[in-house]
Amino acid sequence: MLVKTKDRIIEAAIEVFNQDFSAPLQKVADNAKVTRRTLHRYFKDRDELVGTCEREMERSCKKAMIAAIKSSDDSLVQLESMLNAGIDCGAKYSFFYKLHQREGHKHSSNNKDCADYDYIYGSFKKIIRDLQNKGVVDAKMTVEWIQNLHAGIINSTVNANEINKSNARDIRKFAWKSFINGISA
Amino acid sequence: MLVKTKDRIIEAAIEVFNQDFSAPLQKVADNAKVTRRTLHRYFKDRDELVGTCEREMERSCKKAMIAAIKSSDDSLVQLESMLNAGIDCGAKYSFFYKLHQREGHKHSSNNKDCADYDYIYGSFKKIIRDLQNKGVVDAKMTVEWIQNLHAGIINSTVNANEINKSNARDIRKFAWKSFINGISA
DNA sequence: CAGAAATGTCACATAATAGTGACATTTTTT
DNA sequence: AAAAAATGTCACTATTATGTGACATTTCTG
Repeated sequence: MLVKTKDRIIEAAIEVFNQDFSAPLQKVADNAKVTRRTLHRYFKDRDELVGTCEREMERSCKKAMIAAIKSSDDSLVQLESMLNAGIDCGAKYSFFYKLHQREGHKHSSNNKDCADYDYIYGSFKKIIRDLQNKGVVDAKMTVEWIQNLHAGIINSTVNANEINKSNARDIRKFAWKSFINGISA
Repeated sequence: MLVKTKDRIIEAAIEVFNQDFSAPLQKVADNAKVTRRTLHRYFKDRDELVGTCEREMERSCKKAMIAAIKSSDDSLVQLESMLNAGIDCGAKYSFFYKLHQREGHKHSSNNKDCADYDYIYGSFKKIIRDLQNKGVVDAKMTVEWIQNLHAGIINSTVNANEINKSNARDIRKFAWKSFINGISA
């Protein structure tokens, strides 16, 4: 058992649901190389699976992002680390971001998960503001746009990697260059 | 009848399917402000609706992109127009691009639609190469990455507009600035 | 306003997906 | 190798989504 079945199902589900949220569970099962019956042994129903995926994304993206934030005191380094963290999380991050942007998602800081999200994007805001004050980042751009671009570039990178895995390192360099130049003053 | 029902359904379907490809038709109907019964009067079944959406995206994105390409002889102007065209097409463009990237999609130039797609991205390549030769665009970046970034930024812009419709003009300016600076030499 | 066209309402049939129980088979652990 | 745990197979029910017919209601059109 190289990877625990339950975890494999969660990974598969995140991948599938990221592409097609209402996809049948059979697709998830296929993707995880288990039968639908086994899937249901680990997850009572669809809601439980989706919920677990959400928590896993929260946990893992939050962890990666917080590590990135704490990796340095230099906001520029922090920003690059946050981009890389998003890329490393791959589909997880895309889905994570999508979920928190979703119309139906009632965002409240009471919710523990949303509080984490708020912490991360609070830090992001602070970093951007700092870089704007230092004249590194264009002060005319809104933090909202930059945040959106950040997620968009992560998404582009994940897509690019899915298509062409060979030069993942180059793509990562391009991503950072495009991002930082794209928002520079 | 400000907008023809059939067109409204198509627009609604593109919006919904772009977000959630396997979403129930009820969602599309709701989004189009019609009943499911009416939807089925215009479209025999789901496949016919999806097919119509695809053709509509091809038609409309192709039209907008080709107009953008022909809008000028200056490659920089062409590139900006192509970005704007993508933004104007909104969800249509996101879905259009996604479909042509999809794993299952067997891309062949024999297919009329794919030929159009090839024409557009052939032109895109030419524009980028030209700008690289002129020293405007970073020659070390691959056209594939730039194309990917182009689609990603359009997507970010469409998302940003969905959340905050007020300052669409600003967002558009940000998008172009981020894109061109992001790939500049 | 009268007729026509479009849409809505409701009931229904069919198909796809979701979820579960019972038992066989495989894999892991001791 | 035996016991235990995990997974698969298959059959079945329940739920949800799809598609259609019949008829009422609304909206357009001359």
